[in-house]
Amino acid sequence: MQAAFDTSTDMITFGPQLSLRGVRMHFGRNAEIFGEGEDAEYIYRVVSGAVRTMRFTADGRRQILGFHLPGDIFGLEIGDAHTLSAEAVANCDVVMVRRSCLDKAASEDPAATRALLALTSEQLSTARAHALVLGRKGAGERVAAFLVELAGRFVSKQELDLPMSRADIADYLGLTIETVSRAFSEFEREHAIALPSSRHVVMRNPSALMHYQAA
Amino acid sequence: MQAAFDTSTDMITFGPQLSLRGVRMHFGRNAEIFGEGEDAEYIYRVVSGAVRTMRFTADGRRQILGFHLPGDIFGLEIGDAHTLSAEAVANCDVVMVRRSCLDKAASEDPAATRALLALTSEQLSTARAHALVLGRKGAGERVAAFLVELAGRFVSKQELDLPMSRADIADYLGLTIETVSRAFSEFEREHAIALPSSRHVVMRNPSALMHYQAA
DNA sequence: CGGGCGATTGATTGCCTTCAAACGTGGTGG
DNA sequence: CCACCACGTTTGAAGGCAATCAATCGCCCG
Repeated sequence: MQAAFDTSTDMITFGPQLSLRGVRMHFGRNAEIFGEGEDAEYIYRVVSGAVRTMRFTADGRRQILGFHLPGDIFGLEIGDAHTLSAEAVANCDVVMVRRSCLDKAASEDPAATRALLALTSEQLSTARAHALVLGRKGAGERVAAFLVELAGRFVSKQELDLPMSRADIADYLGLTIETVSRAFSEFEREHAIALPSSRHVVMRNPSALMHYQAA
Repeated sequence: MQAAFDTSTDMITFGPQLSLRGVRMHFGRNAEIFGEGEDAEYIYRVVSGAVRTMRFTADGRRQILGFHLPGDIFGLEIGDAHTLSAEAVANCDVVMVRRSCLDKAASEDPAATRALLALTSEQLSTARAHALVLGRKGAGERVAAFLVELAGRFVSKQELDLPMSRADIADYLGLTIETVSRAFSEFEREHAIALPSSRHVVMRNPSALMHYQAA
């Protein structure tokens, strides 16, 4: 999902050969960026903050499909409409590039299409890994897997500042707030992590967590 | 996932403009077609029978990621290695096309790459829909969703001949054999379906099932 | 007819959810 | 500057749903 090294410019980089200039925009905490079914007019890259993408059941239950951190691209669709919704987890800046602009680049440059294919393929692999977690792991294993996954995506892999709430984590892992909280508490009790505050996680014994996730 | 109307030739059709001739091969029930981590030398299309793709946890728990029916393409990878395993659910015939052959076609024809992108994107959407089921639905809802999904992919939408066992369904839905069996029995008791045999499902009241899945 | 495997059904267990209450922290207004 | 409120989080107790354990059934094939 990491698509660019430089997160400071208003560009989205899809590969070695394709960068598109976009418009930078700010979204406040919990603001909707786009909704499922809406016209997929733009694609997005996170500059700062964090974004969640999600789907809902008919009766309103929420499943978060992914968290998107600085550098990540989201909202890429092949069809006309968005197949999921996106909201700002925290205050964040994103760069938006028009679909028409991307489509034009892709039609002119085969390498651009290949880059989109690589990106989509990576997202597919991530989604499948998540399915394994949701389908076949217990609560503790899910939370451990979440921490290990997130630690691997942050620059500092020793300390994490979680941008998302327990509710977000729960809806990502198919659990409840309380169960997630209990898992955090247990990991702290067993000295796998430290929790100076509820959003700040110190990886005290990463191998214990790795063992816990049983992947 | 439906990629060709004609399932009788040894071709894989990726779009209106690209068809590649491959080799037809037979796999017996439960035979391995490829394993996770192996070199992704071929891509596959189901001609007859059914195939399951899956991943495993370190301690051997299995998650089935998808079932592939006649016409479906599976085993498509962008990287060098397979990121999942594939086995024959029942005796089946598949067509295999060399990756090198596909890569060559894609490098010559931009439309071919676009077709691969469309295919991957559709698989991604399917995987995300499945994540919603695994993360946020109860046992009955999962089984109902499975039946509705499968009915939509068969030619006859009124009667299904399930190629897969209860164990396969359970590992697809993140449940146990017993729970899947109980759900079938309950649907039958409520006249939503009939079960002349364990593998043969008659859709007696599809709208009841639709309602059950609460999507 | 007997064996074996998949499926069903029943009884019990256990994990996660639900319900409930208390805690802590950050923000706001007095 | 402090009191107070709101919200997110933690913790506890009880309940429910699916897993586990166990036995029987039915069917296909030898």
